[in-house]
Order: sequence, then structure tokens, then C-alpha cells
Amino acid sequence: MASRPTISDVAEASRVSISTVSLVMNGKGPVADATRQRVLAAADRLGYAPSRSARGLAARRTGNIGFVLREDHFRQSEPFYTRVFLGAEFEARRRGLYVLLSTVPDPYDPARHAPRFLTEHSVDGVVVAGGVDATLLEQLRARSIPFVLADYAWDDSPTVSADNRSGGRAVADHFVAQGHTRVGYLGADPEHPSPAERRDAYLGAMAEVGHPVPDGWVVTADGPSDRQTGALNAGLLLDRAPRPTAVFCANDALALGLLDAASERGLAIPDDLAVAGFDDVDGAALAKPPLTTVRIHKETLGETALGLLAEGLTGAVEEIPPRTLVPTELVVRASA
Amino acid sequence: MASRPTISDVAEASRVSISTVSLVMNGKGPVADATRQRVLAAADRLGYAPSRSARGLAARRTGNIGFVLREDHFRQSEPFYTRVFLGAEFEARRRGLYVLLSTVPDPYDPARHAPRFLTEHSVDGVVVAGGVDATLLEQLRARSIPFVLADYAWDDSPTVSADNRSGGRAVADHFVAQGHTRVGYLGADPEHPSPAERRDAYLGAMAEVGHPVPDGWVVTADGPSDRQTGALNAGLLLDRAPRPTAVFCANDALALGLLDAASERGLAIPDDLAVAGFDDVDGAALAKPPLTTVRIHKETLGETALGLLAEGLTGAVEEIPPRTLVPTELVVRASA
DNA sequence: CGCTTCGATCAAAGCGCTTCGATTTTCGAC
DNA sequence: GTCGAAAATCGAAGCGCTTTGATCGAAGCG
Repeated sequence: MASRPTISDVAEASRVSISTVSLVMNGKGPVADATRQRVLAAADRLGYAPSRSARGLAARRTGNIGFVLREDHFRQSEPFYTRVFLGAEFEARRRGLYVLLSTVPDPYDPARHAPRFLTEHSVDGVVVAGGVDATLLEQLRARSIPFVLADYAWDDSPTVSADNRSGGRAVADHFVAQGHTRVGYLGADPEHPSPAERRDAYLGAMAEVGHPVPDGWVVTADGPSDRQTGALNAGLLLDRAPRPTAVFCANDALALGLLDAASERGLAIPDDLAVAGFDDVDGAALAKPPLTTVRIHKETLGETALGLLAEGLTGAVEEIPPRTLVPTELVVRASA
Repeated sequence: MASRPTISDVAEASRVSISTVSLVMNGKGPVADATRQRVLAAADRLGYAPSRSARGLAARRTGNIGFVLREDHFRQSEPFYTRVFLGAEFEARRRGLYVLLSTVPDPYDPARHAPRFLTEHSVDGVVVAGGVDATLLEQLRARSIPFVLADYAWDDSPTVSADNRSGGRAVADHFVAQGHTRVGYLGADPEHPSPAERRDAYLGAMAEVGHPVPDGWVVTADGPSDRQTGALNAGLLLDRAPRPTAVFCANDALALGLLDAASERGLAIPDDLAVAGFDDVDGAALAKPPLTTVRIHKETLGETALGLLAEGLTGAVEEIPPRTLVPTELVVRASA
């Protein structure tokens, strides 16, 4: 069986030099239209695809992008980051790049857990999704590997995140439009910047329309942002007298926990208590009642991050915009 | 800043030729121990890591392994294949290989959805996890790209799967040990070979000990293997009179659905009805009551598949064993 | 003591591509 | 027609590594 065709096979078949074939394959340089067609036709006929190794060697780029994710985020059952990854993969495909997924444990030991591409220089840049140990980010910076964060923020590194503020505001507006004036907030995971933004925008918007949220109705639990934490801390809002008539939760997991707690207490949703979340996870639409929430376009998050990174790689890395927002969208279901 | 060190920097620093450095870095050829040490020390001191592109070009291997997964399997909330992937990644790391994850939609259109590495020759081999469209497998075969299936079977291609038979037998033995003689089976997804193996081993074992399962108590739903299907079809077993005292479900999702249905009917688990599943998903231990099930070591599945593939690549591909089993383990919890 | 053997090392020839500078062609303006 | 500039094409020099065949000593042998 004939071995895989090379650039010179194509050159020969289309009667041009390999330089010209290279120019055509990369869409560079001035090439006569007729020549271009001829080369492309020959390449197609021969089933030619440039060798990534050779290309990488000659052009001193790898064409690979690293995608780093905390291991527990990757294997958690809510496929949030999985979808961010899919978005990145999709965008990478459009740009002819490959994505190398690498998970890092938490806590992270830089000596033992460093992703291989860090030492092996096998990527041109890295997308970091979600919170990771700062040591890793410092390592990236120290080796001057360009990176973009998705759904996280660190120092003044370029970041892509959901538009948490407008999402928080949208929930407040919705509550007000439904006639609520006495509303609360349930949050968790104080370390992550996103919940804080959601909270501040929400509280700010309520205050603006003359219904400030009293401190007692703002609960930020000290645990992870999950359903159990939500259920556990719900009491701090539900067992109070007076009780808020609507609660905004920093994310859907907490909101689902709050629904559990409300159901245990025999509260009718949304009549006794309106509940809104954030993220629009798969389970939100299946909840009883279906959860009103702010949708984050997870794939778009990944797409955008990878796109910015790729753009930055072909130009001045310093020019990656420091902060990019992906729009959010209020999805009104039965819970509020 | 000095650019990245190359093999000749190491050669110079350790006063040998680059050939020798190459031999050392690859652990090949006869090299004096003193020389080896000297080279390794120099490499370490300079922070040298071989360029993958150069290596790939010269050795005409890429050092990449493709990992193919159906998109819906990847983004489903139960992280089964995610963990298979992690296992593969882990093994790849040990062997100095990279894994390129590629999802394919279902249905699969070979013209539009073919993973890029298929045409770009950017992998040395492929691990296919779970069921995928046969067209893809045919494409792989046609291009003579070696591949290993994980948790699936097709034609006579090399396969790694959980030891479904001994798992099914273990459940039967456990039921019998608990004194059950009138037992049932609930399955779904008739296309996948694994459930069938579990069922056959289970039914066979029950028959052997003199308690054959009547046809009426063997239900195989025509839908996907998920919780809803389980709950929906549970009635076929639970509303029968007489009713079995124990039911083995082809996987945990179905078992959880069966638990839902049992709880709706007010049946006490395990006193009125004992239930066992298969897989040991994350939710199994959290179910009410915690689910007795057969554990599949998902990471081992991926590790094994990648390992076999890698071995095959360095030798005769034809010699990959056609069928490899990963042990399963009965985990007894409260439901049976 | 000369000759073979074998272990250790090396020089050089690529692998398939990009890219730079050089060369050839084309074409409008005169 | 002729000339110069711009457009199109090309040759050749690497990119950093692997691998083959050759070289070179030192040890073993009769």
C-alpha cells in the first residue's frame, strides 16, 4: 500500500514547487487563483493532509492547546465544565487546533501533578477552566505560556466569564415584576468571584428599586456550592420570621437544595416561596417545580476562551482583552 | 531569554554526540552507565525535554492516541465514560503518550463528523469508548488505524470490557444466599452486548441452582438504560401477582428507577423487594436505601484499553488479545 | 602478539514542512 | 516594442530529532 502522500507528491501532481503548495495549504502569500485550484484539487485527489509533526517542527508551533480542569470538576456529575470543554473543542476544530485535556488534582503539588505540556512545551497556549490552584497559574506565567481563564479570575490574567451581574440584576427585576418586595439571597463558596458578582448585582438592583435586602436575609454558606449545602443552610432563611417571599440562589445546585428544604417544610413553590437559581444545569428543568434560573451558555464560554487565546497567539499576547463577558439569559419556569 | 534547549545543547554539555543523547533519552542501545548518567544530569540541568514534533517527524509516530466517545455519553450527568477517559489518560501519561479526546454525534455522518485525526493521521491508534456508529469503526479499519474498544464490542475487534458474566453470577449467588428463590430481571438497551451478558449469566446461575427465572419476570425494555426507563417499566414486574422478591437490574440507572417505582407503591426495600444494580455509579451509594450493585472499575477499563493499544503499536497489531475482561466486584449495601 | 569480537560512540542522512530571499513572469505605462 | 514594478513562483536552508552503518578501543583468543 502506498504510504501517506507528502507535500512533494502534491507539488509534483500539480506541477508547482513545494513552496507554492505550502503557501496554498496555509492560505498565505499571493498565489494565482488557477494555481490554487490546481493544488487543492491535487491535494484532494491524493488525500493529502499536512503532517502535524513536520509542520510543527518547521513553524515552531505545536498547533495544540492545553485545557486544564480540576479533576473533581471533570468527574462531577453536573457536566458544566464538560460542556465548556466541548465548546473549546468545537472552536479548536474550526481553527485546525487540537485540544489536550489535562486534569489536575486539588490540592495541587506543582512537582508531581504539573500537566506534561508544561515541561514538554507541547502546547502553544492553555485554557484554564474553573478554579485551579494558583501555583499552576504561576507556573504558566513563569514559563510564559499564554493562557486564558474560563469561569474564573486570577490576578489580571485574561478571563472569560458569564455576565453574572446582568444575570443577578435580571433576577431582581423579575422578582420585583412578580410583586416581591421582601427577598433573600443564598450563596456559598466565598472564594469564587462569580457568586459574589451575582449577589452584588442582585442586592444592588433590589436596593435601587427601594427594596433593600436586610442583612439577615443574605446567607453565604461556608461550604461548596452544592445541593447538600443548599439544603443545610436553607433553614437560615426559611425558619426565620418574617421569612422572605422569594430567594435568589447563587447557583442551581443550591437552589435545588433549597427546594428540598422547602418541600420538607411543606412550603408551596412559588406561592409561599419563589426560588431562582443560576447556571441552568440539566437538572433545573426537571426539578419539581421546574426551576427559574439564569442560563449560562457553557459551550460559548469555552468557544470564546479558546478563540481569544488563538487570536492572541497569532498576534501580541498582551492584547488579549483582560475581561470578556458571555451573555446570560433569564429562563422563567415555574419556581418563580 | 534563552530559547528552549535542544538535543545538541545537551550533547555539548555532556560531551557526547547527539546520537548518544538520543539513545539515552529513549532508553535504547548499549550506552555506558557513566555516559548515561552524565547525559541525564545535563538534560536535567538544562531543563531539556525532547520536542514532540521533531521526534514524531523523525520516528514517524505521533505519540498521540485518539479517544472517541459519543457526544451524549460525554455530556451525560453520570460520569462513567469520563472516568474511563481519566484511566486512559493516566496510562498514557505513564507511557509518554498524549490523548486526543474527540466526541462524535449520534447519528454519525462520516462525511461531516469524522474526527480530524482520521484524515490528518495525527494519532497512532484509537480507543473507542462505549457504543459508536459502526461506520466510524469501518472507517478506522479501512484506514488501518489500530483501535481498541472499551465497554463495547464490534465484529472481532479487540475489546476491553467489564466481566459482566461473573458480575451477573455474583448477584444470583447473593440473592440465593439471602434466601430468594423467586427473582426477576429488568434490562434495557437491547443493542448493547453488556446487558445481555449480565442477564444470561444471572439467569444461567439461577437455573443451575434450581430456581429458574420464569419468562414473565424477565423484562427487557426497548429504551435507553436510564432511570426513567427503569421507573416506567418497573410496573411490569411489580404489579404482577405473584411478584418476585428480588430483582436484578442491568445497570444502576434502571435500578434507581425501580427503587422510585417501588417507593411509589409503598414497597419496603429490601424486605418486600430486594434490588441489585450494576456499575456502581456515584448515585448508587447515595440512594435510599443505598444500592447493592456490581462495581465496575471504570478507570481500569480505560487504563487497560490504552495499555493494550500501546503494546500493540510497538509490536504486531494483530496480536492485541481480542477480548480482555476487567474484574467486577459485588458491593453489598442495604437494598439487597 | 596479531586477529577477531563486541560494546560504545558517532557522523550523516533524512523525516515533511515553513520561510526567506532570489528569480521569473506578467502587465500597465510609456 | 521596452522598461520597471508588482505578482507569482521557486530553491534551499533549516526546524530537532531518529536511525543506520561505520568507526574505534579494549578485551578475549589461540
